[in-house]
Amino acid sequence: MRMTQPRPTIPIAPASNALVRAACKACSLQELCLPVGLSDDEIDQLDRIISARQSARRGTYLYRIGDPFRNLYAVRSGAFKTVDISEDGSEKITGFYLSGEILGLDAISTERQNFGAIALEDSEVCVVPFPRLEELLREIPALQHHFHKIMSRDIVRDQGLMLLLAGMKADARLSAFLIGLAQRYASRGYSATRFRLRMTREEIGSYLGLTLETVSRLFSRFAEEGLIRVDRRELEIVDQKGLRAIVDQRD
Amino acid sequence: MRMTQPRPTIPIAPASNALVRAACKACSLQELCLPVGLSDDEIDQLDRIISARQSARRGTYLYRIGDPFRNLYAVRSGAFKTVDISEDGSEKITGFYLSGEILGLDAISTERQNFGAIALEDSEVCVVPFPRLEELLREIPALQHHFHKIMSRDIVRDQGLMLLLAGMKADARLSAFLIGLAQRYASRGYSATRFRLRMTREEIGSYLGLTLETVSRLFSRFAEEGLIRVDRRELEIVDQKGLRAIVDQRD
DNA sequence: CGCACTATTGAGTATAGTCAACCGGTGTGG
DNA sequence: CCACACCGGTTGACTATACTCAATAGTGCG
Repeated sequence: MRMTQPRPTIPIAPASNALVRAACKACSLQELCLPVGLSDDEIDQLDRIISARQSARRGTYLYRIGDPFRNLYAVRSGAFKTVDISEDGSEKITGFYLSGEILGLDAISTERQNFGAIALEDSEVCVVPFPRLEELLREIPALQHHFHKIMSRDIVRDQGLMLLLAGMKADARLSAFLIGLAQRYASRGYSATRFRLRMTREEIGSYLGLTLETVSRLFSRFAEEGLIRVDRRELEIVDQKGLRAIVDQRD
Repeated sequence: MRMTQPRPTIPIAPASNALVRAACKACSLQELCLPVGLSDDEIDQLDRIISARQSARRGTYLYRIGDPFRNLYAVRSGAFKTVDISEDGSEKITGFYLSGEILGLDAISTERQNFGAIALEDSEVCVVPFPRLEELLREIPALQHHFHKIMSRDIVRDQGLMLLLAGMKADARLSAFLIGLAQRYASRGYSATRFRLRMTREEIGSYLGLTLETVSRLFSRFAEEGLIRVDRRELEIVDQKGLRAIVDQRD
């Protein structure tokens, strides 16, 4: 059950000491973030409105449910979860956010945060004041269209998860989750087959509508079947086709 | 099990014979649709880009999976479902859309339709060419912000459904679904306690991640418990508090 | 009038949840 | 520095919820 070659944590993004003002131009996340296909001049304009970077230590809130909505947050390094807290205090996880992804889009409609955002590890975000972003979108059509695509992508992603939750069995859910994570790491330039889970079994279960015991049993079963190797949070995908087959088997 | 006073179908929106050019200004759905808080002049501008209305007969596609994305569609009258078709031909429902709601937002990111849209009854939509809408959003800040809110609202709605699917038992899912429908009808000026379901038990089940038998049994149980009255597609909510209690009981 | 579709209900079953015991790190305080 | 407690994870035994398969019936459309 132990991995042959346990690995140290893979850093999500190299730390940068560049000035805040040069944020976007110097950022390795350009392709994932807002400034896709912009001219140097346009990126400068965007840089000018990004007021600050902000860091959040592991386990702390970036924002809480009910906070007034003012900014979007682009994850620069680290990872976050968004959580819904019910009256009795139990929390349900609505999403995981990796570097290059945008937090806070849901709050535009309600003008308050609908969920809390908690750092899964020490993290850093770029703060994007939304009213100023809207101004800029009116001036730069390419940025406007890209922003609409980012919001739309969120809708697609959520609907994909709805299909997963509504139609798939536990093993297919977890399998799809792992494949999705692998893709996200790959698109950030990291290994698509070996990575460190940023979240607990309980958090995965909460996100996928399963109990932590079911998640744990499935990890064990997948490992037995030779689909993955897993040691605590270190995960290696051995047989991606096999995982896909589990997702596709619409039973 | 039979309703005391079965009712004829309630029309979703009064038919209008106004010219296409006067669409938004004359439309009863203004509050739900795009033109919130605009001046007469701005509404005129919006009217000018809405190229046409289009009708879809019950059971026919408004668009299909894979169609190139060009337009958004505002439901003017009637109702739609959006469906994901798997290789084996089975369909999963990702959403229901009533009058005043916008179809096609998910396709902005992929530039193709991710799901098919099928009319649940004879329906009519306003066709909104997206590139022209983006132009207009750059000119009218109030419209721009409202459009962002509409996209954001979709994200919130989807995340709410994710929470429902991930965390709730069958009875809580159906209960939440009925309450949500009631609210949507109410916001359109129709009764919040009596309405006609536009969809089959199977379609409700597909949307909620349940089988049609489970949905049917729950309707029967809710009726026995005095929470609702139901006769085929005619539904009356008798005890809304009771329904809410089922949703809130986080078991 | 009859067929197809939608819905209801019952019986048996499988999947995932619950409760519980246990293990191995990690971190803290005596 | 060691002991202990705590957290995250694994595994087992039992159970409940919702699914599957099946029979039946009511509606509506051609």
